[in-house]
Amino acid sequence: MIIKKEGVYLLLKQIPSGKVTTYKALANLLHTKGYRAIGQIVKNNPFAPIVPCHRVVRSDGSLGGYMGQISGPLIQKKKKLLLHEGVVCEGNKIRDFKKVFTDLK
DNA sequence: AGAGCACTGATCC
DNA sequence: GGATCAGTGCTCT
Repeated sequence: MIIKKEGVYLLLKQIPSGKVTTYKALANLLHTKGYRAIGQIVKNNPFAPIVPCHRVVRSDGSLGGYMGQISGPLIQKKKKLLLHEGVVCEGNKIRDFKKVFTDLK
């Protein structure tokens, strides 16, 4: 199965403020199991400022990574961004994950 | 061409 | 219940 990376960006741009999605959801929408590939696509996204890559998290509620760092100051910034948008985080995970989660369907 | 990765589900302990 | 294995597809070296 081939992931259409443009589809990933398209989906990401459709995430409303205050909502997040997961790699799994994206993979499901793209009909693929290459979850990690989506991580790579998002990480190396050529639309860094345009695509809200901080709204993509792991299916277990953890933040995943941000701009090449799976942990570090960038992650803290990601948390702050999400919090500013209404997504409450606790530690490296999202608190009301189900509430802020959207699969864009 | 080969290795790595912002993942996930299934096994193994 | 946590740790590890296997499958997956794109990007970088």
